[in-house]
Amino acid sequence: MNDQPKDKSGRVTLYDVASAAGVSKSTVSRMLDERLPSSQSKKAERVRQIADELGYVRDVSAASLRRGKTGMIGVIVPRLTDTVMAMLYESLSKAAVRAGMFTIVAATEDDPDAVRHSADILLRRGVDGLILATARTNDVVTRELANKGVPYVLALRTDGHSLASVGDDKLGGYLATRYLIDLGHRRIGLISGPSYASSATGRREGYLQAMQEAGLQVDDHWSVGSSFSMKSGVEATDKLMSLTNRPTAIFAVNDNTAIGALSRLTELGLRVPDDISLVGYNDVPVVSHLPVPLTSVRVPFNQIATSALDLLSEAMTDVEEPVRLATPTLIPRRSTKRWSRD
Amino acid sequence: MNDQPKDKSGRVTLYDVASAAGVSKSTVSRMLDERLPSSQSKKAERVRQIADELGYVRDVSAASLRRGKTGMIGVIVPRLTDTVMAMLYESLSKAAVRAGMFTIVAATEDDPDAVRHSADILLRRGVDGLILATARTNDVVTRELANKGVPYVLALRTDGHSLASVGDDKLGGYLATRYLIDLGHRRIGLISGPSYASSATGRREGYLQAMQEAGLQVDDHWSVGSSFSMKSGVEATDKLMSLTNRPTAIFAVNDNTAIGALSRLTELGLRVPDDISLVGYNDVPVVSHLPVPLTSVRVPFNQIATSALDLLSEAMTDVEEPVRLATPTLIPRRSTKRWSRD
DNA sequence: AACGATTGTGGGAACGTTCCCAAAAATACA
DNA sequence: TGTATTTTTGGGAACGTTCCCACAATCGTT
Repeated sequence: MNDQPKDKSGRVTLYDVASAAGVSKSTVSRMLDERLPSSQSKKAERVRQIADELGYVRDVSAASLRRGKTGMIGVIVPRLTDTVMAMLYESLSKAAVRAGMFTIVAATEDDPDAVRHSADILLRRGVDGLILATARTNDVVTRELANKGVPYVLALRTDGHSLASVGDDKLGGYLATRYLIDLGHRRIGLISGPSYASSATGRREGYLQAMQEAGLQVDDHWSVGSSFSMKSGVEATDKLMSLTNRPTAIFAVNDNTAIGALSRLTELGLRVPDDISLVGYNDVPVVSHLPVPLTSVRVPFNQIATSALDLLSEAMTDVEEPVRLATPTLIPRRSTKRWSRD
Repeated sequence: MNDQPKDKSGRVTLYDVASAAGVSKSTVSRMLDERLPSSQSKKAERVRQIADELGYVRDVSAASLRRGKTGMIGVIVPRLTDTVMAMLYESLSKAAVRAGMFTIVAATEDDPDAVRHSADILLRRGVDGLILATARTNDVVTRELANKGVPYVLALRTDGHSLASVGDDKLGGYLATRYLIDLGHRRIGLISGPSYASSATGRREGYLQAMQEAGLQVDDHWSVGSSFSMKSGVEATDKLMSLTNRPTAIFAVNDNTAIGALSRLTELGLRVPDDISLVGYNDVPVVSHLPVPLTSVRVPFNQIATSALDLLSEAMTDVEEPVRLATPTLIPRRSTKRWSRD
């Protein structure tokens, strides 16, 4: 009945389960295959129970070797110490586990060339596909991946042509700006983030649209570039505050720069929100616990993660549909206040 | 000369390299084995070059299956959105890659029972060993792992009996407290963190030692418990500030609670550092960018990570030596100031 | 009761490595 | 130069699965 039962080391294999259950290894394999609709038959139940009792766990290396896929998905982020990226990765990780997969992550340390290297490391580890949170407009790495036939999806940022799961940054930027306008602000500064990140440029578009829609002129000097770092938030704030016609509110395109801005504003003796209002983006946990809790735009990372995985599995089966948008929401806190002077 | 060359799908295998080089697959395998001291012989060089040209990459599933190990190390953390854990994980990840290994991570969402589950998931994925940053005193999970024969090491926190790579928390606590004492503070409050975490209790010991050494009486009310969260920092601060004999300085056992404290203090109209000094622990990036940059104790995560991996490889080869300590340093910033009143 | 159609089963061949072992080649030594 | 010794080589058998395929068992249907 059973094949060649083994008893070498401690490992419990299919053979052990098979001989204990009095069936063949093939049958056991089939009955434990999580991909097939699990048969409810008596025998199947029994086999599963026996496998359980013996403490059988599938050897993923063997399974992967045979199946030709590992069930692992590689995720590339600029850095995990950026809370935004940590949130995204946690969401991706949970979503993947829910889908019976597993994520592994590599950080590029913000070096755009490191993306290629990270992708390589992950691919060598046998991932079935990649999720990149490092996309830049006109990125070449994505082309290379496509050429190699590697399934991939972008998250949070898009490059304009790849599959991507992102937040509706334009809407978010609009919401933030519109909120400030509704509070009576007319001169609204923008810390606009790096031009290579679609998230930043999208939020900027939203800002511009809101301003325009309200018939407010946008002074070129009100929009100052930055990286995504806190330090650059400090610098951007300095620029904005040295203008002759200072803004009465600042929309920072991410929380890090907003934190830097808050820090610098305080240092300059300006009170937030009395002297100036401030809005961030992403709603990372810390902003609600700052001395002045920041108004921020919350991004549905879980949804973005789920969509990214959906897209990725579509990418692996060729049913592609370009971009998915997730809707952000504004969380008002104490850093914003009605403006009635001027 | 060569074995049975294959040409099925796109994959380049040992056979392909072997036949291209005119040697056997065994020879190629040997010459590409990264564990052996790589032979410098003509033939070896040539084989490596050919492998390179053909774009050969080892199939990790097959290699793992045969070798009986995957080269993967599982890391379990409470959560990655806690920047401290993100820093630790980044360090671990880099150190692992440097050592030719790879880390995969699972988060327990702060649920102590989830550790078992996370360990399970990682072990099913075939990790060779585990690094836990979730240890609690008298933890049972570690016993279970030991019984199962799973090599593991604790990081950042210890449970008293397992191998562990941690910072010298007592020293860190001492440094922080001593610094405040040297600034003239006499009534120093402690936000002491959860009692289950050795990191917290170690820092508390350091605090007590410094106080005692300076001949300062420690009022029981000056030491208030907390979790590691920002919210609990707010609550702890409330308790401290409602005392009749308020402390003039607070040492918070981690940055999160210190951030909560700063927030609450500001809200109460108390100026840091003029009315009260504040010291945090871990020196996460954000604390240097707060409206009042926090004095904090910096922990050498890279060193802790390297030691953890060392210990783990020792654990796998039975040359054990219990605990490694890494030395922290105090980073003075604007949240602390000389106290001359009273 | 006999028939084709459906479903379930087990043997065996992969998957791509590594590792053991016997044999061949290179080296050392007298 | 011949023998003893070391080093290098290639064939073949694992590692634990999955998957193909032929066959057996079950099920309806007439």
